[in-house]
Amino acid sequence: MAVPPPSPAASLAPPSSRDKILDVAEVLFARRGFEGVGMREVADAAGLGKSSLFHHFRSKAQLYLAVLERLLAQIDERLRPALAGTMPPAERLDRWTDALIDALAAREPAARLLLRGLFEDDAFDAEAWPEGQGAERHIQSILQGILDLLREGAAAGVFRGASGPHTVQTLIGATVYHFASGEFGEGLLGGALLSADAVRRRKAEIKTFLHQGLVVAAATPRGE
Amino acid sequence: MAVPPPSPAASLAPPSSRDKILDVAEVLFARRGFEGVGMREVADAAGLGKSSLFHHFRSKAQLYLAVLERLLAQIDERLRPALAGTMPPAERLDRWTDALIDALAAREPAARLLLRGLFEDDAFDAEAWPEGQGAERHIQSILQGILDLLREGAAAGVFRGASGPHTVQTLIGATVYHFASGEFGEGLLGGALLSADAVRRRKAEIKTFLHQGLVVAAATPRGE
DNA sequence: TTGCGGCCCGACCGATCGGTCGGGTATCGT
DNA sequence: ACGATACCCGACCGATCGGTCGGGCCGCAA
Repeated sequence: MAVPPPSPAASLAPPSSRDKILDVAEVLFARRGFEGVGMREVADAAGLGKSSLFHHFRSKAQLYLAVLERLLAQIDERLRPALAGTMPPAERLDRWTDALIDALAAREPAARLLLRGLFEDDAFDAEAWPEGQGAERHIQSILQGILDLLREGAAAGVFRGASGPHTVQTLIGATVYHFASGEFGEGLLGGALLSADAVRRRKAEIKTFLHQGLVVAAATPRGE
Repeated sequence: MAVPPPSPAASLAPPSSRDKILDVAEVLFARRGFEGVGMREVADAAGLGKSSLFHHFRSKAQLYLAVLERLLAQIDERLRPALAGTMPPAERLDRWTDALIDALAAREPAARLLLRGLFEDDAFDAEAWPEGQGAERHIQSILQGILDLLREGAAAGVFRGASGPHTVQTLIGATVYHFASGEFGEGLLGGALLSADAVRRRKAEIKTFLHQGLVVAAATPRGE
């Protein structure tokens, strides 16, 4: 918050200390959760003294929320264009799913951080943490987008009448959970989760499921 | 471990201290994770002194693993009968899904605990924790059961040729994640996750998705 | 040259962490 | 009556926790 210049040459300069802290904290929080990571550890990983962290972030909780908000902002940014356009809803849903998976696979800690953030909401989402409202806003924006798309598809008759929220839950489970499943998922799949190959496979599996389970096939108007 | 008598009158007597500890620890670990819960807190909730916990469990990690193993054993026990029998694979899959959801909904901390356990495996599954192999065994048993069923159904031509592991991941995401999603899921669904009504709805949603997305419909042999 | 603010640090604080220790009590078999 | 054992406790230990404090270094404005 309150970055003096909006970082005009963002991709050229070496990352600022603040960004470096966010980067290492993201990895650590994803790996061991909010309670499992100490500020000392973050500082060491960032190559700073512990006191310096408190110059950039007022508290550990605020650092955590900043990490979460940055990630959610990036995901929201990636997802929004997939929803726009005049393509039929089924095609936009495909693009949205691809974009979500790409966003989750782009940085390794992403999925795990999101899922952990879900669990720790009890401790943060109270009004006692106004800093967390930025993250909350991005979540609402993402949900609003996909819910609107599902509703539009259902109204047009190209999606089955499945409950929107339930479909979203299934979608999250099939994507976020999958890429957060770590060693368990790798053991089950028999290989890395984030390799280009594995990501492509996952996209295909999910979209097949979606086409059969949600989209009303044009050739078979059979409806239960 | 090493319970003197195997608790012959299990359902009559008030819960032993050991079980009481497991009960409260399950709730606390589910709510705030391994690192977020202190032994002091567990002891207070169980109505014991902190030292007494170490009489029943050698360390905090062992208590955590005992909680996890007890839960996994119960789930495995519930799931196994659903796989047995001579019914067609599609019907057994339905029963398995129902049993899994019932098991997750039976106790509120179950789903969250499982998902958290997944994340914390890095810290435990090393051979440095032989106490955790009991939990690992149950996981393997559960996975083996559902994977065999999926393979059998695919071989018989009644399931589409979706990857077994990927289908399992989708199944876990659609069930475990859903019931672990806490306040987020309740906000999205607009009500409690664990009410009898919500559980029934979730079962129906998932099975519909499964029937359309996985099972080859008898009336529409259309296979794209 | 003199300030001043951004950035960083080592030293320190009270609190809490997991875990140990010695001892107390109640119940058992002998 | 006598250990032995199970169970429980308060007091305590060293380590680490999040966070504060005072000050040092550097680049810029006056």
